[in-house]
Amino acid sequence: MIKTGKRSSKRSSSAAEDYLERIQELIDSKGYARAVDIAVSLGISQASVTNMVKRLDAEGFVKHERYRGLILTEEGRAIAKAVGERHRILTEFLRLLGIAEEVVERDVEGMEHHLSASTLGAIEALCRELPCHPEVLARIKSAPR
Amino acid sequence: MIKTGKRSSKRSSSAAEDYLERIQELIDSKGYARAVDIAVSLGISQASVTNMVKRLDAEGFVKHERYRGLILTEEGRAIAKAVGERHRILTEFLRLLGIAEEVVERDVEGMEHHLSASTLGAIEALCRELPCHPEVLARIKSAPR
DNA sequence: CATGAAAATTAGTCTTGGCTAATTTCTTTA
DNA sequence: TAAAGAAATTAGCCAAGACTAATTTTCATG
Repeated sequence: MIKTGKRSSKRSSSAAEDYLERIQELIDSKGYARAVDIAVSLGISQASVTNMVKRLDAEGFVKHERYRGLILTEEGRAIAKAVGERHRILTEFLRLLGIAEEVVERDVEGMEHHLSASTLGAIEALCRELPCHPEVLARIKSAPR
Repeated sequence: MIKTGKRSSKRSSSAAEDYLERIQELIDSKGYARAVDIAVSLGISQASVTNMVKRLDAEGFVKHERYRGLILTEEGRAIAKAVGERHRILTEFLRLLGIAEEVVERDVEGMEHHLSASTLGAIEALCRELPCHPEVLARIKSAPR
């Protein structure tokens, strides 16, 4: 089950969520998140990163010092966590359905910002239940594409 | 199963796809699609519709005569059909999972432009298979949200 | 510790797809 | 058939998010 955290959250756009998720991933894996890393990781320009980081700071999702570094605020971390969790659930779901790995990535990235907690919860449940019924999974995987 | 029609299709944006789908729906239900109808149906202004229709015409998805009317081209109809089919499949899927009707609408509209044919096909298969296993559906519907 | 390369930032532009206000065209009806 | 009202269009605006080019800051290293 996934909690969406209705605490005091402001609005964050899809793009902002992508940034926050990626920043958290970078921090987890390398200990820091530089603009250049974020840019490479998201496949966009450094300049675009700088712009967005400025906005994320203004909106209270990160703390940023010019030419220095970047950390997530409490709020930013909460969003990154929720987004990461959604990502994980959807990825698991599509893999379970036998979707090719590159396609899984594309589809998850496309839809992850648009699903309600209800739908996510149901899909999560599906991920728990389906493996208990391999014959169902087999029929799905052999369905025409 | 759903065919994605790899014929000669140009690129159509999510917004363009929404317009085409809605235009086709209006034509099916009322026999014509006026700017004012499209605007109301999509919840946007008439002026925005005029702009987009101009683009859809320039890109060959509709034929439009100023102050006159609107019809879909072959190409436009193909897209509208595919989009409508995706919409139908996803709606069926979320309903099957017991998602509340208003939420179904929101979620489907959010994700429908971002799914590959593979994923759609698998979900379609799921829609066929799940009803044969009511106990699975029951467990999913009673999962925490 | 000076310097060149790497990283970050700024300035300015573009595209998408919305909006409102003003104007034009069409249609209906008195 | 002349208006009035409905529908459509134009003009001009805005915000999000991307881009490139130019500039500034930091940092590693000889």
